[in-house]
Amino acid sequence: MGEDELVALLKCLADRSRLRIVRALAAEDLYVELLSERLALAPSTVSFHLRKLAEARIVSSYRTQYYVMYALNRAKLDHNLLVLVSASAGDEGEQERREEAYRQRVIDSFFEYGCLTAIPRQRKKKRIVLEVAAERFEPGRVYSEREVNDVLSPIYDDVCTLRRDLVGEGLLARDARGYWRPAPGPGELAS
Amino acid sequence: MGEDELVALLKCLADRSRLRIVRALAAEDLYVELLSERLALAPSTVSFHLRKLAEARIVSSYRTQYYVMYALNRAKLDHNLLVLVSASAGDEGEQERREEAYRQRVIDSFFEYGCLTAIPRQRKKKRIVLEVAAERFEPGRVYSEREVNDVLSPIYDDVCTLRRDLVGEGLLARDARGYWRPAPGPGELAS
DNA sequence: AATCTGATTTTATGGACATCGAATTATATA
DNA sequence: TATATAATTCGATGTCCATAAAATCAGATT
Repeated sequence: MGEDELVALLKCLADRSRLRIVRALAAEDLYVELLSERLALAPSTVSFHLRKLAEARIVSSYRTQYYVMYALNRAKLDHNLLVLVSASAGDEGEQERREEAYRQRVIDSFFEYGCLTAIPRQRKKKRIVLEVAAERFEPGRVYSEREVNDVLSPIYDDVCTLRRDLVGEGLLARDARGYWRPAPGPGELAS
Repeated sequence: MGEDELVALLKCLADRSRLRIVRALAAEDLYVELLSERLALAPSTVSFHLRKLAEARIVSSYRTQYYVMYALNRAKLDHNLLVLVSASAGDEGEQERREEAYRQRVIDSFFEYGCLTAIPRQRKKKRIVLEVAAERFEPGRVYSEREVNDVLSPIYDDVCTLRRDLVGEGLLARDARGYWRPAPGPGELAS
């Protein structure tokens, strides 16, 4: 369902007078003058609201005798609101695209000619930058501390801080033999 | 559920930006700055909308690190919209009271000192007036045409028209023996 | 055809609200 | 405690919209 279409539907229902009209029509079909009396509104006002409700396909009209009867489109209404309740989903692709765009923007603003200009203070941005730095290491290979420094020094002056942050984020592992780049665990796939 | 409360809820959802916020929060909890980037809105604007959503109890917030995370109140949202879909009912008493008030107003405006001043052109009003006139006849008893005229003449000059209208509305029945007031059929209870 | 009545459209007006930038507040890190 | 940063509030602005009176339209009855 169209996003704007849903907004239009809700805008239509989000009015005291129109909601009262809908509720009245839920019980039985009615014509303008009667609605006008019941709701204590001018007939022109009721007509105005009915027009909007009709444009949103919430009500429809037919003539009988002197009057123009208005009826509720129950199916349409129920269906639309059900969609609203269970909507929420359906954005995964779009969301991933936006996430990637954001990631790229962060990278662009902290890297210059392949070099890191600063380490972001914000956790999320910092994480992204560190992930980029971590890609310099071959997965599986074990590096000595000296080798790690050689990899990092071309992209940032303060190699010590950068190396510590990488370890802190779990992007670089270490033990007695040296450093290596661990495979991303299942828990880290989401972020 | 309060009528105005429901209007407030719908008003809150009936906005493009807020709806996009809700949809984004449906996937995961987010903080203001991120929402601001994703929706291409100023942080103050996002904050403004989140405040409204929080007032309507659609979202709630908690702090983590630097950020204020916002989360969707799924239960509340689902429940409210379900109520909206299945609302419609619950007005019977109120409606009958209004219907009776309307009926009394019609009677007051067309009867003067127990006499009919005119027969309404509008179907609905005409029906009400004729129902009142029909009460002059005892149910079950058969009247001659002369007797019918005697009953009606005190309340309206044009007895012929009045009698014809009563028969036309089914409030007076006739055959070879004369006229009588029929018991209301099941189909006529509604109107 | 003339007229009565209900419905709609037009027009005017007052109020609500989304948006953003600037200033302020609150909180976490150093 | 000082500072950086995210969040909120404030003030201003332009747009949208609900409401109703008056004019017009439509349809049915006589």
